[in-house]
Amino acid sequence: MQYWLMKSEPDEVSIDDLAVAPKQTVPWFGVRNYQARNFMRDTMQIGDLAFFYHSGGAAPGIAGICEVCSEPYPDPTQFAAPQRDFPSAAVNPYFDPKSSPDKPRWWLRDVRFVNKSRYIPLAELRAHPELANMRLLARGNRLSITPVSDAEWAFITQELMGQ
DNA sequence: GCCAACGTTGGC
DNA sequence: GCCAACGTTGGC
Repeated sequence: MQYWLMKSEPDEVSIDDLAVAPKQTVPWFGVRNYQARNFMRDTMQIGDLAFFYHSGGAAPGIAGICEVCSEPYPDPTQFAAPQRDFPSAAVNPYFDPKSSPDKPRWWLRDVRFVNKSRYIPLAELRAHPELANMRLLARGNRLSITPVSDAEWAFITQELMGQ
């Protein structure tokens, strides 16, 4: 059992989108970083909980909690097959010409909505010494999926979310 | 829109 | 295997 923080551009998939998705579940598509892929493919387990983080925009921050709910499987957006969600490679930013269905590069899991929380901006997270070592806050961090320690999880859920 | 930081690519 | 060039991320 491991805790995580997963970044999403809310214009693409927000916590509210997740809450109204079929079965309140979405595939975590679009990860194109090997370290983040390895976390998702190799380290995550069904039942792991994650903070759902909204990146970009004026005030990025944690918007809620989701749960890992599937085994890893190939991210379909890497193939850009015409019968899938995207009509051509030209309009699919996730297409990877070096990937193929028999040797996929990019893997994902499904995540399920758990709850929406009070919005906790990045600036607020930075202000708490208890979170000083959080991977998200590390200088230069760009990973879209980062581990969260048990202590960090407890502090955020109990002290900041009041859960 | 800027730009710092980082990851990836590809020539050698 | 090195590393310069390039592309991307993401906060501001």
